[in-house]
Amino acid sequence: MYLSWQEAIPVTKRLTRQQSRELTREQLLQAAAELFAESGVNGTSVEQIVERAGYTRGAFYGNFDGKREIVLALLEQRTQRELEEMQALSQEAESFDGLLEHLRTWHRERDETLAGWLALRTELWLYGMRDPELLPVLADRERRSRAALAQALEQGFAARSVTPPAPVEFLALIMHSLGDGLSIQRVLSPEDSDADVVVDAVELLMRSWSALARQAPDTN
Amino acid sequence: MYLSWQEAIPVTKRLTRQQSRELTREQLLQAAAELFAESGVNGTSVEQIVERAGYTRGAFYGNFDGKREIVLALLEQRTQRELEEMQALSQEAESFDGLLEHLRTWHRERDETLAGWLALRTELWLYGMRDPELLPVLADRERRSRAALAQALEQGFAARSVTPPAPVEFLALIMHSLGDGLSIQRVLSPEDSDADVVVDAVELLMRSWSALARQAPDTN
DNA sequence: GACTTCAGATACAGTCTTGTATTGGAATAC
DNA sequence: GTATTCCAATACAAGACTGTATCTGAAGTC
Repeated sequence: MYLSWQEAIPVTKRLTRQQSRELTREQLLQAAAELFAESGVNGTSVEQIVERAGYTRGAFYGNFDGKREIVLALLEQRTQRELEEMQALSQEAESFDGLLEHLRTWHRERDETLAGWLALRTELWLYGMRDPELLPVLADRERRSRAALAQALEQGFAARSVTPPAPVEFLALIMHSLGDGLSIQRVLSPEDSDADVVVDAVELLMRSWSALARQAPDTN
Repeated sequence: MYLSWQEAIPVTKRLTRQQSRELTREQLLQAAAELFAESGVNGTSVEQIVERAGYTRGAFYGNFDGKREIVLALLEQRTQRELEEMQALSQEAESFDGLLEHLRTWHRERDETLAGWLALRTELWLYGMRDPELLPVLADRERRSRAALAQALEQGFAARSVTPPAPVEFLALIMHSLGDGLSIQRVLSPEDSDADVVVDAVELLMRSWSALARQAPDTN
């Protein structure tokens, strides 16, 4: 406990008010993200959040109206990041190989922190699912992700001159869902798979669909 | 709110002690399951559980040592049911068609309650994932499910005289994960799919894998 | 450099939650 | 029918959590 965030983040003394406020907000969000992953949204108190971030409750209520607000902000932040990642993927991937390579890198980089990452994602999912106002936001995020993936698939098939065996939107839905599901399984029993399991699975699907398309191009 | 469980469950007066205790326990578990799905494990108090079940806190602490205990019991109960379902599936499914038909029935029956069912499942998953003692239990459940599914696939391929394009365990892992992932997507945006989406996806996979196996039986 | 503003700390009142200790009453034993 | 057992209700004490109201000191303004 000797190394607190103060050592890790070079805090230039004499911050402007705005800088200070933004820094506080950011650190609160970061602390909340960690704690939500560790103990869940409902299992985390405001007190715990500010304690980990190195503040007191005053700082929290000055920046957020309550726990719901910080969850909202976190959801927005993570949604933004996720969409950017998805767009990066769909842009880079002009071929199946490019797409696979991108995926491989992504999963290998995140494998260490997969459990925490997935826990936070799941917590936000559950929270959003129960909030009538948030559900459409979440649904929209997934829809955009799938759309980006569908576009990538479209390009990939075109590059290989293969007619997809089903609408690319459906294929994207499958692939997207598979990523979630496999991550869950991987967190539960890491010894039953490796970091590349998602890539391997996706690759198998690609090959299978290509085979099916060649075998019966008019059957879908 | 006029119809409480008392109307639904015919309570024969003059219960034996054991019967009474079992009934209480069962009703507490049922109430907990509903509330956990609605508000999460950490978002549910013991008070709320006993209130919904129609008791007071005394009944709870007479049957469970605390919230962790009832979560444990619930996890065990649900695990048991799930394994039975999975075994039923792997027994019935002597062919792909049988397996698909079974799946179709299952998903259509549960579609109405999918959100609640998945929420509870996810809550238990998160809870178990964070408890070092429970994680292996959950992992074991998934492993058994996948094993049953793998067996069904094995039979299915054999019946068609097709060599699977990859180890059936891997195919089962994919299929199992896909079920989870697609359910998540379906809960988020029901209008983007229908109750049969899992079956449709699985069917596509089956056809694809068969096509791949026929195309290059020696490539795996 | 004095004044103002505002980010964050501190203090506090109120509510919710938990777990235990005790009690009442119905089932069981004889 | 009386005594005993034990399931569930009730009462209570202690602690956690929330949100607000107030205070302090550093940043911003002139």
